[in-house]
This record gives sequence, structure tokens and C-alpha cells, in this order.
Amino acid sequence: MAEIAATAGIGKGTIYEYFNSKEDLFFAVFEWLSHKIASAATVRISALGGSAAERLVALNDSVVCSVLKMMDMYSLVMEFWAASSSSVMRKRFKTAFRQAYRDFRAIVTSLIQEGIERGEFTSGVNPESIAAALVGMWDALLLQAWFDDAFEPLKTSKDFLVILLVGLAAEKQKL
Amino acid sequence: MAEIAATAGIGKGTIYEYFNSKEDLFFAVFEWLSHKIASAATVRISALGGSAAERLVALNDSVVCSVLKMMDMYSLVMEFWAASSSSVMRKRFKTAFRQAYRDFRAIVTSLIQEGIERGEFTSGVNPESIAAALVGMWDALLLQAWFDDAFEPLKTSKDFLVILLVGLAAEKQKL
Amino acid sequence: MAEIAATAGIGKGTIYEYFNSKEDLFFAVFEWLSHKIASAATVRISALGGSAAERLVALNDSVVCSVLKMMDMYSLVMEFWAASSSSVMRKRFKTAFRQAYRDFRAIVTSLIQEGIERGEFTSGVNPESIAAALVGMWDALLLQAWFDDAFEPLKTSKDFLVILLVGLAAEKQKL
Amino acid sequence: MAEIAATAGIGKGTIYEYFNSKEDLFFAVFEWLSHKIASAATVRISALGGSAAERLVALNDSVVCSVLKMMDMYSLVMEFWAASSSSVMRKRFKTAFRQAYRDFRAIVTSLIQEGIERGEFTSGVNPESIAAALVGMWDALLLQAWFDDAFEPLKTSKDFLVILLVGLAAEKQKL
DNA sequence: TATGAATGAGTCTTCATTCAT
DNA sequence: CATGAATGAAGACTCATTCAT
Repeated sequence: MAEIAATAGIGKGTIYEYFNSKEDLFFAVFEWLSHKIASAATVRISALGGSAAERLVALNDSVVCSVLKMMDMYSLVMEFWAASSSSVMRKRFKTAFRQAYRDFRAIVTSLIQEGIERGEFTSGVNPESIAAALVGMWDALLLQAWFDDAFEPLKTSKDFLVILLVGLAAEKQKL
Repeated sequence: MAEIAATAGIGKGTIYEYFNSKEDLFFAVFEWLSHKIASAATVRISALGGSAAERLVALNDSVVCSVLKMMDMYSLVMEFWAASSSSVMRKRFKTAFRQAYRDFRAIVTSLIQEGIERGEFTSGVNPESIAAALVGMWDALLLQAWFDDAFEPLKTSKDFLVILLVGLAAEKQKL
Repeated sequence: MAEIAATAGIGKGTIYEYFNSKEDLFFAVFEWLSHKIASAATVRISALGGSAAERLVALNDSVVCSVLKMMDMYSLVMEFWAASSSSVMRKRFKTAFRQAYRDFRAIVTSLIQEGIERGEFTSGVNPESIAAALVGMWDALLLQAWFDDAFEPLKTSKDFLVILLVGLAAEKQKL
Repeated sequence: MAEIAATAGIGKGTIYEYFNSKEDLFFAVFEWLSHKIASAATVRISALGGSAAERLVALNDSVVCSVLKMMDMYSLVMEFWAASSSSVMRKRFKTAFRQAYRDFRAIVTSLIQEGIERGEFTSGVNPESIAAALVGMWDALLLQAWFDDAFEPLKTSKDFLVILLVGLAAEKQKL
């Protein structure tokens, strides 16, 4: 708290004028970052036209690039994960994360659903499973990039998405 | 440390007979869990016969199931992630995680490589990208399961793998 | 530290607002006592007139009396000696003590030197040796007084100084 | 205690077969060193012939040289001083030191007394004061030597003793 | 008699929080 | 509103001592 106050150029006591506790401040940062990532990632999708596949590719680029731009904040994400598993803040964070993941999966799910309805993607697919895997992949590739400077999350995700889109479209080709 | 000693039914000082510091103990737990997860997940692959696709499916089941079995320890994984991003232990954990991910990706990479060489998978694929995404997916689905009791990582991963395998095999079908 | 804080009527943490560590506090007390003893003992010499012998006697009285007045703090001196011989603080204390003794010997040395130049003391004497012995004698008589309530350092030092001054003046008498 | 046991090449528990506590061991070391110093210093005096002055010079050499030879143990002396001023061992050490100083002063006192009786030294002197100052000087010069490698206790003590002996003999010369 | 693994009271130090100004 | 000196609970770690072998 002392370091935060010093960095902010205010007195230690002043923090408590705006936040009731360190936990509250921490959670506020979590919410701020959640919104920042979510909006940065989804801002283009709604406006974007094109096929479902094209929009998935665009979303992939958008998510990976926007998180890469704030990679220095990725350590915060890991702290939030840890906060959700231990400490007094467990419930608060766990609930928030669950909701954040559900929201984000819902966006991707509807995108895939749209692709199926338009006949772009095979109807044999479970949109929610694909969405969960994609959302998770973004998390996980960025995690690996955090550990390994030699790792290229954008290239990896693009390579992967090409194959996945082939899989999603395959049945259609058969027809 | 006091709580750990109490839980272990030993005196506080006794811990220090076996570990030099809290950090050392923490890291030892990390290594123990790393090995446990790695061996539990990969034990069958080398012995397993069948096509590359079948072996990928088996690996998927093995990884997801074995981690699900120790889901109560998953919170530890998150603490280790957090330890790698902040705290004095950063370097130690970051290095260990980087290596662990590289090792695990290498296993999956060689499995996919094998599939390509046998003609099962399209040669247009980058095995490392697919491996990274798969490894990440396992991490991420289990993370989502941690947050959300309603989430079904095994079903999700299986659904997803089916589509992915179609994508991987596509070129061959074209021929 | 807890006991010090309690005695001072402040919280434990408050000490750390003013001193970085127990060692720093300990050393600060050492410096405080050093200055206190040095200034209490030497305050009058420069202002004092009279022969070198008279000034030596006056210095003797001043040193012995002023230290006797703070005899309750003499145990601290012994702790500082111990700190200079063992513990992590060795270098710090050893250096400070060396300097303190050199400074104090220099004062006495110049007093004796003055006596020689004025022709009061024999020129055959080594001023530095006499100074070191005198400074040591003060230390040592007070040490013995610490151990032995029946010991009279002031009387002892005066008796001794009389004889010493005779010795210092002897050559002159021969002339 | 662990370090002592290791250095002695025995088990930690074995120390407690011979000493009831760390304090007891510490005190035993104190007594051992006391005797060692005392006997090393006084062994020659009784056997020594010559004038009182000659014997004082011999004693000075003997004391200073023998302590210089075990200068590495001088830090122990300081720890003993500290033990006499703080800690639970205060009384024990204080009493022992008082006695040790009294004994040692008695030896020197009788030497000077002898000198007076033989007519070597002036009868105007207080033998006990001179003895106390001499004994203290030995302590103190060695203390200064501990702090300062450039300090020469043997030379200093000899220089000083010459002057002191002149003072002691002065009255006689007058006669 | 000798041992060393186990112990826990005691110690230093940190840091989120408070409150008088 | 803002501050930062004061606080003390909490935590990591040490080490003299014990006791089963």
C-alpha cells in the first residue's frame, strides 16, 4: 500500500478515502483490467462484417494482440488466479472469473452458432465446446508466452485456427 | 509455516530440518506436483498403439482425467503461476514452468509429427503450433472447470478434439 | 526490540520508523554514548589554564567523574566491546572503537607533548605511550569499579597520577 | 551449540553429558581461560629474583606477551565482560571477575609493597592504587591492540613502565 | 555413553490499517 | 479531503534443549 501510494504520488491514508481495504483495491484493479481486456478484445467484432470464419480470425488477432500489448499486466492476471484459489478473496474472485469466462465464451459461442446457421460450419459441432477451447487457448498461449520469450502466441494461434476452421468447415466440403 | 507444521502434526522447527526456507518448501511442492501431473498424464502414450489420432484422443483423456482427479490441488498450480509472476521466486518458477511447457509440448509435437509422417495428418500443419494450442487447452479447460462447477472439461475437450482431428486430416481426404 | 518498545512506551513497529534494524539502533546508541562520554570528559581541557600537570589532573577528574555519573550505562560499553568481537557488527564497531581510541589518545598525547615543550615533562618520554596507558587506565579502573563496589576509581587514579607525574617530571628535577 | 559440537567432532547431545547448559559451558570456558591467563602471567614471578623494579618489568613482559600469544581468544574476554553486564549470567561472571581482579591486584600489590619495604620505592605511594592501575593498563592496552593492528602494546607498556618506575623511585633519589 | 531428529518459545521484522492533525 | 506517524498482529526463522534409540 505504501508503494502504491508513493507511485500514485499520494499519501498512504488517501488510498483509504477511495477503497475500504487492500482487498477492495485489488478487486477494483481486477475489474478494471477485466473490462479493459474484454472491451479491447470485442470492440471490433460487433462492427465487423464478413463470414463467421473471417470474424473468428479477426477476433483471434484482436484478442491476442491486445493482450500482448499489455503483457506487462499479465502478471496481474496470474495474481488474480491465485487470489481466486487461496486467501480471503476466493469467493469474490472465483465468481467474477466464472462470469467473465461465461460472458466471453458466450460471445464466441454465438459467433460459431451464427456460422452454423449460415451453413459455414458443420452442424455436427457443439458451439460451446469450441468456444470454451478457443477462449482457453488464448489464455493459455499468452501464459506460455509469459514463461517463454521465444514463444510466438500470435503465429501459433493463427496456425492453429487455420486447421480448426478446416475442421469446422469439413462436413460442408463433403457435401 | 505454522499451519503446515500443525497440519503435518510436527513442530514448526522440524520443517526447517528438511527445507531451508519457506521458498524451498514451496518450490519442492511445485516440483513434486509437476512430476506427479506429468507422469500421471503421459504414462500411457509411449506404450499405446493405434493411429496418431487415437493416441491423441487417449492422451487427451489421460491428461484431463488425471488432472481432474487431483482438482483439489489445482489451486496450487495457480499459486505457482502467481509465484512465477511476482515475488522473489519469479526466476526459479518461470524457468521451471518454461521447461515444463517445452517438455510437454515436445511430447505432443512428436505425436503430431508422427501422424504427419504416417500420412494421417496433413503436411500443411505446423506440429508445434497445434501442440502448443492443445497443451494450452488442457490448462485452460481445467482452469475454467476450477472456476465453474457446471463446466465439463472432459466433454468439452473431446468435442473439440473431434473437430480438430477432422481439420488435421482434411488434406488427406482431399487427395 | 519488544522490550525496548515497551520501555519507551511505543509500539514495536514504531522503532522501525526511526531505525532500519536492531543493529542500526544498537549502533546509534553506541554513537550517542560515545559522543556523550567524549564530550562530558573533555569539555574543560581546551578552556583550562594551568600547567600540563594540572591539566592532566583536571582531565583525570573530569573523565573518571563523568563516567562514574553514568555508571549505570557502563554495561552498554561492555556490550559494545562484545559486539566488536563477535556478531555481524564486528567491523562497524571495531572501526568506530579504533577511531574513538585514536581520537582520545590524540587529545592526551598533545597535552603531554605540550608539557614536554614547556619543559614541564622530561623529553625522554614517548607522549603516545603515556597517553595510551592513561586512556587505558581510565577504561580499566572503571571496569574494575563495575565489578567491585568497594573499588574506588577516583582515588586510585589520583594516587596513581601523582606518582606518574613525578616520573614525568623527574629528568627536569635532575637538571 | 551445534557449531561447538561439530567443531569438537561430537554430537550435539553429548555436550549435555558434560555441561548442564550453554551457560555452564560458557562459564567453564571463562574459568579455563582465567586460569590459563593467570598462570601464564604469574608463573615466572615467584621464581624470579632481582629488584622489585626488575620483577615488575618481567611481570609486564610476561603478562603482555602471554596474552598477545592468545590474542585470538581476546574476543572471548570481551564476551565475558558483556556476559557480566547483561544476561542471566550477570552475577556469576561479576563475582568471578571481581575475584580475579582482586587476586591479580594482590599479586602486584605485594610486589610493590616489597619494593617499598626494601627501600626501592618511595613510601609515599599507595601500593594498591599502583597495582590497580597496572593491572588495568594491561587489560586496556590489549583492548586497544584488539581494535587497532597498528597499536603496539608491548612497546607502549614498557615505555610507560620506565616512567612509572622513575616516579616510584623518585623520592628515594631525593634522599 | 553418545547421538541427532524433533521441538517450540522467543526474536526480528513487515505491513495493512487507523486517526489526530 | 489528505496525510503519515504510530501501531501490533502475524509471520518466517533460530537455536538451546530433550529424549528415544
